[in-house]
Amino acid sequence: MGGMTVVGICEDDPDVRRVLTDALKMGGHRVVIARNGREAVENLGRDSGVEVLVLDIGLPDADGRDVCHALRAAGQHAPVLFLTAFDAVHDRVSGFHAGGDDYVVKPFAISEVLVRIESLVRRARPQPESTSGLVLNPDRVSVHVGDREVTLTPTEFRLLAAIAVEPGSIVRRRTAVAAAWPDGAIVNENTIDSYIRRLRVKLALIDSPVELATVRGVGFTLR
Amino acid sequence: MGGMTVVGICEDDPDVRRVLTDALKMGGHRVVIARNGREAVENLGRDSGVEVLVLDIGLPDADGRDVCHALRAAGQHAPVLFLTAFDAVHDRVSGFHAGGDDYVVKPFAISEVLVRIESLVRRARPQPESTSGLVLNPDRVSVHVGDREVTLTPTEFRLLAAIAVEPGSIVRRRTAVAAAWPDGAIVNENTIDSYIRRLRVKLALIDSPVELATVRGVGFTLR
DNA sequence: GCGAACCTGCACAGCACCTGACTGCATGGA
DNA sequence: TCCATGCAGTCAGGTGCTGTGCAGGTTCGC
Repeated sequence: MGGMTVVGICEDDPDVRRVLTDALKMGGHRVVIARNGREAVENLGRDSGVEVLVLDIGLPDADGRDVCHALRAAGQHAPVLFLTAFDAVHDRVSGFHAGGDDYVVKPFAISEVLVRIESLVRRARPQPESTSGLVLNPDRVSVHVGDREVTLTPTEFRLLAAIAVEPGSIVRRRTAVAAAWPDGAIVNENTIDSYIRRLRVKLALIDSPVELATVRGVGFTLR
Repeated sequence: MGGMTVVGICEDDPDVRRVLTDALKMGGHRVVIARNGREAVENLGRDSGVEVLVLDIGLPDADGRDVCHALRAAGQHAPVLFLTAFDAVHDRVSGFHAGGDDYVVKPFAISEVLVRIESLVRRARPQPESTSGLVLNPDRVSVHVGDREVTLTPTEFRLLAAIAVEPGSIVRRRTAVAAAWPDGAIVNENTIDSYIRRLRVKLALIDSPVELATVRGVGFTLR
């Protein structure tokens, strides 16, 4: 709602930084600055309190989309506004593919950027399910804990997501199947067991602190 | 545990209806459909048998929240899961968290909706016995006292739940058997004794202050 | 002290689940 | 076009827990 928002900016051009910072402060927000990709990873990460990110695509040391990837991998799920140079509009698609939520083409009207930032904050989705260190990342179809990460297959991801919706409580077998195989597919009773096993192997690979446990006769749970 | 739940859906988009219905049926539930606000009031009311409601916020003829109000006014107290369009999320301030309800943003993952629905149902169901320090947790098929907890098997849980309905009062042997073995199964008279024993062992494991006592010739009780 | 009700420990069969490997299919690159 | 790769789903075989029943001991009421 109206209150102050913490905006993380990653932009190498001092002038653009200045304009953005001033405008945002005028609008009653706080700003955290990063001059390049390295600083972005350092200052704008998961626990930085940043609620929305503004990333320049054309950074000296990195592509803004890579920065986005890195931040996402580190558990930062704040919505992203990409700034792209006019002659790079075709990159727009890959920007979205990186998990970004909006883009603005340079040169931009500052008012437009402000409006979009606030719009992004408003529609920031409720935190993706993060479970005692286990973070599911839909953008990358992966799960990571700390700095270790494994990519999952789509089916693996749906299954784990279904079980992780409410850590600690048990998801019944039927429910898990219905959730992971949505289109009314009839799968062998045993199939889910295979996938559970695969998930366990992958979770072990990243030293997951949470265990994918079986509750015999009922279903599965995360603990 | 967990049997079938009757889910009422109010959604105008046929595709979304289809996806939800399929997934819910796969999950072992029954579904009652309403295509708009008018049908919702007609089909999903107090005596419809519906145990949980899924309401689209953006209906052609009405706001889903108004539908909710109308249903509530008509004595329908089932918990509600709202579906809201992505660009209308900021509307959620308008207080539908009120009744312990939930919401999901479109486009949604079916798995999330499924699990959330079942979670709502569980929470809404007769909140059992926190009396006497012993707490039964249907979510986890477990019982705990203080910070100590043991998980039970489904049969153990049903039996204990039957006896724990009202601590102090005596539950007849027959009654307990009927509750723990619902589908009229014929079990050896002695089988229940075995389960009582196991429950006693497990309760001792967590230093339960309440005792699972025998009332000779009548049944069992908690004290 | 006697019988019925109940407790206890154990044994066992079935089944839920685990495991590792395999097949078929789609995709993408050489 | 063909091959490599990876994903989805299946299968057969093994393992251990759960549910169940039995046999014998113990307690309670009379």
